Amino acid sequence: MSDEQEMVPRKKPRQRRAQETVEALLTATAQLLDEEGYEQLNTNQIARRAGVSIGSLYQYYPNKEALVFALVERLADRQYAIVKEKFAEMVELPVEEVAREIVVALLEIRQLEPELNRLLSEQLPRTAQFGKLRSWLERLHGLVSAELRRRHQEIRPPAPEIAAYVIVYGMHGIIEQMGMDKEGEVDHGQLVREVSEMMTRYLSKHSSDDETNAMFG
Amino acid sequence: MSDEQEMVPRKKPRQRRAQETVEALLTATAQLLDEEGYEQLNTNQIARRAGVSIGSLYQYYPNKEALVFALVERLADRQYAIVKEKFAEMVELPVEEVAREIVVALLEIRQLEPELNRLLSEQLPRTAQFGKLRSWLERLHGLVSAELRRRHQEIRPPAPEIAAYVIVYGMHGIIEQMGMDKEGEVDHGQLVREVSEMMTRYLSKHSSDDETNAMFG
Amino acid sequence: MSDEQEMVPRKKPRQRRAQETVEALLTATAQLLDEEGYEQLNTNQIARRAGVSIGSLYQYYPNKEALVFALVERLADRQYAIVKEKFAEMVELPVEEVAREIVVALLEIRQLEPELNRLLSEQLPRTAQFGKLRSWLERLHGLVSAELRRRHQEIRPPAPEIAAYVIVYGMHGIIEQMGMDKEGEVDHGQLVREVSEMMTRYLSKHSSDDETNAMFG
Amino acid sequence: MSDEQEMVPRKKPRQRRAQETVEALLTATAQLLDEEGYEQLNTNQIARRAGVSIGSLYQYYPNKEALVFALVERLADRQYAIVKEKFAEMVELPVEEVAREIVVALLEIRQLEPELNRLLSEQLPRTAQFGKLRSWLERLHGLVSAELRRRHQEIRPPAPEIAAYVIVYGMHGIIEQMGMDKEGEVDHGQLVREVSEMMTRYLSKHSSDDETNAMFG
DNA sequence: GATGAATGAGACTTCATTCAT
DNA sequence: TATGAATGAAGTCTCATTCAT
Repeated sequence: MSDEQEMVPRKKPRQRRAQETVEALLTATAQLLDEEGYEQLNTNQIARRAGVSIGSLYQYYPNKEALVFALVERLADRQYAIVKEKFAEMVELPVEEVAREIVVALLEIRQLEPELNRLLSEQLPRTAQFGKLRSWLERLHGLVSAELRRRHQEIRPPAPEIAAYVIVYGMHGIIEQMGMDKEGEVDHGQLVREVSEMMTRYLSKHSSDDETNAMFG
Repeated sequence: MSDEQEMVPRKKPRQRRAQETVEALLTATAQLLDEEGYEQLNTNQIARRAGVSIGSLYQYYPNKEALVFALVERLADRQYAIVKEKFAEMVELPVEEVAREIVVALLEIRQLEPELNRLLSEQLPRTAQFGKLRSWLERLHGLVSAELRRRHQEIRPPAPEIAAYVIVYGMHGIIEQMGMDKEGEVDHGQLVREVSEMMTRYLSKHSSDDETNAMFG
Repeated sequence: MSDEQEMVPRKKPRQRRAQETVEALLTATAQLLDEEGYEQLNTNQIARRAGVSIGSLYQYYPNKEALVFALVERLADRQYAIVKEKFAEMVELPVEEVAREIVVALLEIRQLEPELNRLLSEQLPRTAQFGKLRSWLERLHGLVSAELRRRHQEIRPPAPEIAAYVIVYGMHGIIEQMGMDKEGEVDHGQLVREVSEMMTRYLSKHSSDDETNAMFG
Repeated sequence: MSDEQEMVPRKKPRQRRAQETVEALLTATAQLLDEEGYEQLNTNQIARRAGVSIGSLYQYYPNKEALVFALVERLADRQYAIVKEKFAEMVELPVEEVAREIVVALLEIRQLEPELNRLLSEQLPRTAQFGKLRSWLERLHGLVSAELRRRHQEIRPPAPEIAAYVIVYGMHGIIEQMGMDKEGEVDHGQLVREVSEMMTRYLSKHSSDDETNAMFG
């Protein structure tokens, strides 16, 4: 259908004015994605909203997917940069706090651009063409795997990739749902505490296994 | 944008022949949703694939959303019926096994129609119009809440709704990702064990909290 | 497009039940013509409204024009029958009263079924296929011509056909407009008096011509 | 059913090329309205006849009603402009001649574009959506009312609005019928004389009322 | 470069009509 | 005879994209 090639912007804007045009187009795309949904999105409308001629739009983006793709890519890159930095800061922390920190970090990141995040996760199909949206999770999964491997002596789970998988996608499921909830429907404070608790317990060497429990029985 | 009204089937098929037509249409819709994606889906194609005239399609469904909606609704209802039954069977089990059972049950349910599940979660926007897809999770949340409340003396988490939220949407995030993974990419056996472990630990009264740990320190 | 042949009902309803079906169809046609307009009218809808299956509709009428045509024909025939009778009663009246009587008669006839009249004159194209609607005016023109010829010695206009033309179509223009006016927009009582006045003066041998006036000058 | 909004042209043609496109579309609309009738009229055909793509048609008009509406509006505006000018010229004339002048003026105006006039009055429903077709008559009614009020001392009818109503709609009924008559069916010369006579007599202070006649009896 | 008029494939949808039951 | 499911031609309309100016 649409090759990766076709998602690539046509040319880099070099002049100031061109840069503004591109910004206007992406802003308009985000707005209309919100107002109309991905399916209703159309290039003529985007150009009009951006105050740009349709011809100019096609100077920079070969089709509407490319516009949305650019939006996704930018967000994923911004968020990954932040999470990477946070991880660097966690190096020294004890494992229990790492669990809490990951929870808090992911929530914070989501909150930096909650609307755009909501938008993209609500509206876009999770197909190959928007893989970047998933792939930032994959990169995150890599990061968490590495961190857990580095700390394998401090934690219980034997396989860091599996543990990271459970943590990253589990948390992502919860955070996505939180993003879709109506305001005040659930108590975010409590939720964050419980999610932290879950992650901490999951990583902890101390166990709730039947066998282990037997030890304390 | 799209009223609930517009999602409602136009008329119930009364005669045998009509019932067959409707089945053919839904089957074709599922197939094409898979092959083409939601956006490319179109009513002409659905009718052709179903071996039915375009006019007949419109006798029963006012637009393509309604067809997809019917697919979603049916799946959600089937899955909820199963999960409800499973819950009835869990009444007598100890809480540790309940955690495992929930994990296993959700995975099994997903595996009953893995393709349709993958399809719908990949292709459909998570907008109000397909709320049923989310709402089966909401109904599940209700079920788990009730079960946790009933067992509140056996478990650690103080707020059953919050605990159910964390469990249901956390698991859902993991299962969705599993559904999207390429075959063999991750070891499902290990994953199931780890997820069970996570849930069991989360519910268990025995703790890995700092304070509690301190008790054993 | 549609030959006269195609406007003819397919078969005469013989049994009581069939007669009721036909009535229901025509009633539904009139209602929907009012609610939707001629262009939006459709046979499936008519059948549904009439509480009759679409198959039955086609038993009696070959297409939707035929239904509307039947409506027009019935109205035209009913109205012509009345006007003819009125004319018979006018035979003895003096010409001034004849003018008034014609005015009053036409208004009364229109008032017998004002809604259906309004409907048909608003909604239908004045094309050959609905000629009956015009042709009842033509028949009326014939009637008035004859009456004026019979009385040519009592009246001023030299050519009865021309005079009848002016009277019939002039009055018709006024009455149609009255039918379209919103209630209370114009004073019908005054209007009727003035129209009568106009017709009486038009027919009267006494003149307002300059020359004639000069006679009284 | 159909909002006024939906009748409004979508965008004004700015470039020369666009102006030509719009002209071609309206010309084609008029031709096909004549050849096919309003009901059979369709946008594909209009575009093809205009030598323009269907997409271009929809750039300027949202649907076929809007095209026809534009035709109506233009004609109504052209005709009203003429009639207004004629009225300005009548200011000085004696009332008898005014009657004649109005008759002649309306006939002349109708004769400027007899085909388009016939077309529109034959084919279009007299519904709100084409109110302009009626509303030019309403504007004319206003004009005649004003003129009669200005001359109330010279004329017999006591209420200028009523008198104008009778004159305008009466004449319109006659003229419409004349427009539908086959060539040579009636003698237009005679008809014009008689209509003038009718209007002159109607407005004249000299009367044919019974009472008045009695004065001369 | 920028503009926006034009294009036309193709989607959506209706509805008159038939015909098997 | 009545029913109503099915048909599909044909109309409406959109929108990604091109290209002359």
